[in-house]
Amino acid sequence: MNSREQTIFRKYLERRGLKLTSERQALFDELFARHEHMEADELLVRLRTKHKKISRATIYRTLDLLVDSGIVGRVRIGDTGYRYERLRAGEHHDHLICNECGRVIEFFEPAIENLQDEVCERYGFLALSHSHQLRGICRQCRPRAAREHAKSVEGEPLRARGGPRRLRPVPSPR
Amino acid sequence: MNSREQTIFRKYLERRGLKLTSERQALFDELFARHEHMEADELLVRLRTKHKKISRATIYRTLDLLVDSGIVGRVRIGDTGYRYERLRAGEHHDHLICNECGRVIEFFEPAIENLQDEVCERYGFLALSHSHQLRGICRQCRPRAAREHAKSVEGEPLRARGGPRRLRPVPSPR
DNA sequence: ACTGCAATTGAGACTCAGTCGCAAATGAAG
DNA sequence: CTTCATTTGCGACTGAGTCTCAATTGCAGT
Repeated sequence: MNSREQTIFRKYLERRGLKLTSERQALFDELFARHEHMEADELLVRLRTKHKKISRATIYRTLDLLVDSGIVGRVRIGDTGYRYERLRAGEHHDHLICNECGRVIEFFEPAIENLQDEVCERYGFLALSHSHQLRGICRQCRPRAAREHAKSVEGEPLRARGGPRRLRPVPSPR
Repeated sequence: MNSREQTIFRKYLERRGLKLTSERQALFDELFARHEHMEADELLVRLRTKHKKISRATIYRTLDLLVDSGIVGRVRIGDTGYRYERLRAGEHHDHLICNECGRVIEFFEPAIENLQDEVCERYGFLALSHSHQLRGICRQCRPRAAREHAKSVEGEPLRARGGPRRLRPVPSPR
């Protein structure tokens, strides 16, 4: 493989006098083989099952390099840990995350990006990065979610929850 | 204190047959006493120094209730742990976060909110909550950041970093 | 190809935020 | 004032991520 990103990564390492080891290459390949959002441990397992021995520490260290080189993004999708995703050079996107099925949908809305710049100007703020995520229910899950909601307490609106912290369900009022 | 939020919280507890204990009240008061973004441990310390004995577990449990009742927001500001902030009923805001000084600036841009709705419609997505954060350098820190940047390697653009993971600084090319 | 050595790795101990289980304590309905 | 479900504190636990250090390995120079 000799993608644009591969070159960027090689040059990035070179520039800082770092080595392109077989572990780094393997992790790079795994991450760029498919377009998914993966967790560190997931990558560890994938590589291990591919007979490639690699330690957890190395996964994290290499992930830092990939993120720092700009070709991989580190995102918080759930409420625990990070997910890593390949970034296509020059492209940018934000995320729609389904609370039901976990699906992650990427979106890009130039008008929002412009408004962000405007907000920054308003506050004299120099933006270096941003994260913008909408959580809710995706098209596929909406019918099911609506059915289940119907069974629950009337008057209790479908509400956002900070995370998957589990609280006792609301008892029916007697 | 008998604020709007106090009432919401009391009713919320009532509705689920939960008790308004002195610990819960104390945590509520602490959180609503000032408009700041606080970490769980910070709240623990504050309450402890105020002669109020309370355990870490209770802090977390109560925070869950406050968040679930909708009067407190749980936000990821740094890259580790959550921060909690009072939410004024009916108001909403997003965050500008300074990488240099840690300052958190709240902003609200209706046009962005509208565009979000538009994006959701496009994907048939039902949004329940969102988080939108811009990271960068605030007005106060910009002069200093610029000075320091001048001392570093030329041609190395001021770049966003996923988090505060520390990587060796780029050595000057010889 | 061989050497030298700084960069890198793996293993496992460690940290830190947050969670859990349980016996003792307590708020509130009667 | 009683009763008892809810709540609390304690301390053990979990899981993601980090650190240390001895052993290994790329790679620049020969």
